[in-house]
Amino acid sequence: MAMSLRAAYLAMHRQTDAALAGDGVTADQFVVLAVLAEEDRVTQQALVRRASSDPNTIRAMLVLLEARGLIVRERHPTDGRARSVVLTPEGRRAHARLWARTEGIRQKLGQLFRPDEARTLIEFLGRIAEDLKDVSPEPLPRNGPRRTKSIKSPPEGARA
Amino acid sequence: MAMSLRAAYLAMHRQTDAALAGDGVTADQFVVLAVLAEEDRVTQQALVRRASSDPNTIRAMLVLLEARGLIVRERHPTDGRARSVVLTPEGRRAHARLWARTEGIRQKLGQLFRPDEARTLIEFLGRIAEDLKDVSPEPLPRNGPRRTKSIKSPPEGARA
DNA sequence: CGAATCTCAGGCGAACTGATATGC
DNA sequence: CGCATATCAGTTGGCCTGAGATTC
Repeated sequence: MAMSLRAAYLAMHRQTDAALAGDGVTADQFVVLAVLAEEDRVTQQALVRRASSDPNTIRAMLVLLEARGLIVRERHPTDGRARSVVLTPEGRRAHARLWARTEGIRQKLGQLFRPDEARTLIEFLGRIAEDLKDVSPEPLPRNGPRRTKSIKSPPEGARA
Repeated sequence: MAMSLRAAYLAMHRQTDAALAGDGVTADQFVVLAVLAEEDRVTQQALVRRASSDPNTIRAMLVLLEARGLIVRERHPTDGRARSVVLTPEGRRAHARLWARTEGIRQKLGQLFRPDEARTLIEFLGRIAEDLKDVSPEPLPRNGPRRTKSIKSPPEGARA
């Protein structure tokens, strides 16, 4: 199952990257733009959740997108800590263009499933995402305070 | 659907990375080891297909794994162009250890679905992977030669 | 010859860790 | 104070493009 999920996701991701390559935008950046296009004005933390990413990665992508003038990051009106991210007019146009470019992929996906099948698939995927959401659990607790100690292995610098 | 697939895959990938972090092995490297563990002696190209990756990435990972003594790359007996990749005894032990570490994840996934649901999910994911396998097609515009003109963006060096 | 397999050089975005500043 | 949000510095592995060597 894990391998099937991997194959399906990577295939989709590559198709999307290929479709967007001409505009110099990656599939992951497109995800951010898509979230902004339908939410309009969200905090970076909200983007982290919606895009299944993390704060550092989101920030890096936003810096890139802001440098291109597709988004702006304003200070949040009521929470001084937060940033309010919003699409610029150009960013909105870019999203529309990119959305059109990926139309073929969405169409292909749509033709692969009947409406009820699509709902089932989404529901199944939702179960997985929901159940594996938190990374902390770890099957080794139950006998003392949190001790995520490393076993042995390399310099520990090994990326996650 | 695309976002659901993304969320599910990334959640699983992170869980796996976290579970294997202690051994300094990434989830993607584990995929390679897993393929080798059940195939034993395959060409790099076969690994590319089985791991849903590409030649350059597979090579880079194999170089890392070989430096750790987990695998060896021998010349293919009959095809001088190919390389025959095989697990070392230590690599096999490492795989067994890593497999045990990810047992919790597989168990979680297993409990989320009934047997028939699991089969359905795998079948659905298979459709997607199969249909989006080839990156070339491109939903060409039906009115003129391909003009993948970049909107403006970066030096075209933009990664795929 | 063309095609396939792999190697190598270069580059880049995504993601992680860890530390820090600021505001709730 | 602790907690949350975001920033910054540094590192890594994964993936890509493009070129080249070798062999079928």
